[in-house]
Amino acid sequence: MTQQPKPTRVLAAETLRVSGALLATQIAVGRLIDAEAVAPTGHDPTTLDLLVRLDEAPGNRLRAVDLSRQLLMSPSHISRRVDRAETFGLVERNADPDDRRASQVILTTAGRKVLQQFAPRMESVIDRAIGQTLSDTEADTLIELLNRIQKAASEPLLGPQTSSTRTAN
Amino acid sequence: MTQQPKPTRVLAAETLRVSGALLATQIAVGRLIDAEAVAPTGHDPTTLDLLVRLDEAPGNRLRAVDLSRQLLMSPSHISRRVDRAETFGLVERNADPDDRRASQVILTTAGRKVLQQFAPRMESVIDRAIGQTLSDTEADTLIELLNRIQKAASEPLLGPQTSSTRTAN
DNA sequence: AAACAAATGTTGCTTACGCAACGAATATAC
DNA sequence: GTATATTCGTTGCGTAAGCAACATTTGTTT
Repeated sequence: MTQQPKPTRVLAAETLRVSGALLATQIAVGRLIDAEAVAPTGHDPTTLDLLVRLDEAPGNRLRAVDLSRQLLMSPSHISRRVDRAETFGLVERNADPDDRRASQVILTTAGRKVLQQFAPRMESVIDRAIGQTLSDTEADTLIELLNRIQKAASEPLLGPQTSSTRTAN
Repeated sequence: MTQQPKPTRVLAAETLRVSGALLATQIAVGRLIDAEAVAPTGHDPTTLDLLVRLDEAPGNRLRAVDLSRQLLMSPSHISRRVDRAETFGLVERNADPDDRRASQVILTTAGRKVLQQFAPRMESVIDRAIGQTLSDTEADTLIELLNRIQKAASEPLLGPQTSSTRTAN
């Protein structure tokens, strides 16, 4: 049972080079956003995320299920987050005229006010971390490379099924 | 209260271009890893993360506090994750000879076995999502751009302090 | 039309995680 | 050398988030 001090290394260090950088960058950017743009509003990151989606949506309203899909959160969680946002008066629930099951979530003027407080800070932070760090061409390159990875990672082996890709399961 | 249908857009769409791609890519890659490398082992992503760190560490052992810092998880959470991993026999706790407060977490042979099951799948998945998608030069470019962003995002405004960055709080 | 299937939103339950508080051990000040 | 502060790990507690189950409504078959 007692292992000899020979240190074994099962996973190659090389493997995580890109994905590690991806993760580290994501975490650093997320922290910056939370600290300097989200926190000053006094609301959760999740709530801001929700408001941003409503801001982007036509008519500033979305059904709960659409919020759920866009934010990659379970319907149950959305339900409770909307509860909370409603408590703060940031959103309202409204009956969907086309579907009596659904309820639209609508951005209120109070919600928009929070966004107006958030948006310039967000833009400033993003500008500092990305805009002033990368040239336009570099940003395009980065996005293109990321999109290629995302696409490759999203295809669940449905492609040509490259024969050697799938080891015994 | 009833807003006119004029859709307002507080946050510029342009702002989230890069960070949105970053997030989406991160999520896609994470899902792929979880589904095709982590899940087959029958253990949590967090547990695998822990085992990988021990795999990388000299002597395949780390103090709990080091695990905590490397995994960016609270000490309390680490304590419970180690509890669980110990239940499965994947790690052992050992008194640290140099510091009687600390306890080393050591990878067991059972833990290494799980890693040996995990590693080839991980490498295959990463190869498919990244290795076969990006040339070596592209990977280097990507990492360099990501590192620049990460660095810029990690510096907490210690620079010129641009005077208009901090509005009244 | 009637029966069945699927979608929508909510609630109960479980798990994941962080913060605060604590006891034990170590480092630092006086 | 004692007193104070800090570090390490654990436990109690609260919040975050997902899954399963459900009532209601909509869509689909026959």
